[in-house]
Amino acid sequence: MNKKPTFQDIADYTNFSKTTISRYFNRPDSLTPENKKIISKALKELNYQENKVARILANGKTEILGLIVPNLYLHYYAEMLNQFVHTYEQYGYKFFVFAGSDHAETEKTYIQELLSYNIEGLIVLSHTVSSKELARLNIPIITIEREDVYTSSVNTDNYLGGVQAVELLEQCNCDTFFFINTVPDDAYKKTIPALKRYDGFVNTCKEKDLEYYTYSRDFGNSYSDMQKAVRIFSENYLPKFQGKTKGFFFSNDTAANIFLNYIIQEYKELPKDFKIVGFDGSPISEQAVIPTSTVAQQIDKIAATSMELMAKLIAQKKQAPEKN
Amino acid sequence: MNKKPTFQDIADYTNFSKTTISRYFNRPDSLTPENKKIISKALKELNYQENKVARILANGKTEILGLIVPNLYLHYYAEMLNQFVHTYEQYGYKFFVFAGSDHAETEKTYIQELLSYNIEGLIVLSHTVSSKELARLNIPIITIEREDVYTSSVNTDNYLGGVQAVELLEQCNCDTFFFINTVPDDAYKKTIPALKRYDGFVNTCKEKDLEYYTYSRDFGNSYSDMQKAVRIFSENYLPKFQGKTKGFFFSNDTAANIFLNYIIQEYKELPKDFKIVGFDGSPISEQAVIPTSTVAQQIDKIAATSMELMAKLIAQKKQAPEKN
DNA sequence: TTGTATGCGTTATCAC
DNA sequence: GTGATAACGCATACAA
Repeated sequence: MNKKPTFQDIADYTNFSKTTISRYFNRPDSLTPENKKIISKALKELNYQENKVARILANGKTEILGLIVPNLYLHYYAEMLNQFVHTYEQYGYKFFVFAGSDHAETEKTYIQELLSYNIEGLIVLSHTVSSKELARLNIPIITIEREDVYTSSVNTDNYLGGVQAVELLEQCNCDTFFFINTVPDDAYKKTIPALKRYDGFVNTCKEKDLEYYTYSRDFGNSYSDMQKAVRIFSENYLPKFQGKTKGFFFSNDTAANIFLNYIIQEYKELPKDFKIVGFDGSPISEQAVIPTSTVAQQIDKIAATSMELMAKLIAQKKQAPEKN
Repeated sequence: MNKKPTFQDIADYTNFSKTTISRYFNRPDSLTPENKKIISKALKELNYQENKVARILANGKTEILGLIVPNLYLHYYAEMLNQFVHTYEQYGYKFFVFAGSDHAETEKTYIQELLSYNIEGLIVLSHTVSSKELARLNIPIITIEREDVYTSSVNTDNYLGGVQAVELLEQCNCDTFFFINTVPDDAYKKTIPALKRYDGFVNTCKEKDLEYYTYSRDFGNSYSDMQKAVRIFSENYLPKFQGKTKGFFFSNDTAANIFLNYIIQEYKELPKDFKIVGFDGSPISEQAVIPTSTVAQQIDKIAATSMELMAKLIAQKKQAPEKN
């Protein structure tokens, strides 16, 4: 029926003050070696477990980061989460994970919830909330591969990715080049950095005077939606290009993989006149029946860079004066 | 430079006491409608944001659960996490996610970290820490598909899964039946409920007097390891069974999918004398080139059941006296 | 219905 | 090198 021991219990047990116990953890140099041993022993004997909640209230450091992803069914995001979770060993940050709802209002409630826990920073991969609103939160924020006008961000060189995709497909002797983008190409999303792949692809095709087509649609929010979208694309476009060697550059690996599977189901194998390139570099591209090429996005690097940047932002904030 | 407003600020602003402000949130019925409006208005004007850290220290409720998975590259676990994360809407619990290390000691440090945040419960899908040790933690614990002698647990009917797999393969006119288990079949892991699939498979085969083989190995900890393991199995066993219709029951969908891909790469299609069944029901089975059958494990149901159970355990604990 | 006083378990600020 | 005391922001028993 007795509760967890506190610093006060340890203090009583050792005849020190709880201040000294606290110092044992935070400034151990200021204790004599003998006293350290005494306290260390008492901690074990009473089976002390640290209480970070109380520490947070006292010094404000939660060691918690928020992470908002659009979903977890795209391998890209699952892998990204995986990479972030594993930075615990290095940075000690725990993550509150929210999978987006596509509704800005809902994601804002997520953010409020995160703020109520005094998270030290927020990493955003979802697209619904604008960087302007995110910036207003006055906590370190990093956005990844999305609109980032008002936030720090980590992105791959998407333009270069588009260029490299064309070059890769060209080396495969393609006659016709397709860019298949799984998001609608409307005005709002122009600011998503991923759309620079479009520019890289198109400009390179123009320079090289290649025959190219672009196809931007909302491929939906689930695997089955994407399968439907792929079928629609295939049935409408493929018949027109028989006999030509076709190069397909997909804006993410999952879509590329679905397309690959669709083709193999139709032809029982991947015909020689189909060349497929994805972008993410998520593990699914290795898992494909016939591995597709990928313009590697190096998810691990993105996560590592993000955490470096986050650590810096947090360190900065400690020194800077509060604004809000 | 001013800080976030507190109840005290709201109290000063409205000429109430901070107790009343607290009650506005916790027992709103005890306030008059007019006063509620006054406070509500003040909260907006001062842009109040709730502070759960302080609330936790005062009432002990963190609304945080710990979740330990073995990894996130198996679709089964990613999907499981996905399902749990989405229970936020219903239960309001946030999750601290740790991806296992295969080292019991490391996972124990994870658990200590979780405890230091006063998590309300712990959900364990990893295998390294024994249920006996978990039970000693004195917080609500749910284990999923693992050794669970001393903990509450949620498992599928693995035995039935083995039975159904055989029946499914039998309907496909298989001559020979394979059970491929991706974990070693050693003494320790005998207590993992998943191994009852083995019993279900073997017993059913015996009853029906079928020709069957079992193959239990450690398939490793990464996708590429599993690919190697699949190749080794295939090269060693398949040549001996040419001409027979072979039924393969895999203990997880990822392995089944890798096997499927391997076969298709070898034969350019799935030969008619190969029948493959997986177990998980994770989305990867839908994603396969040729969808494999799955003895559905209904990940969504498992997560839902786990959360129901967890909610009950937490409610119970509130009433029961503390032990430790 | 509302207010007062106290506690939650740490850390930070001063003393000594 | 160590200790007393006041925060940190909220919840809750008890009073009024």
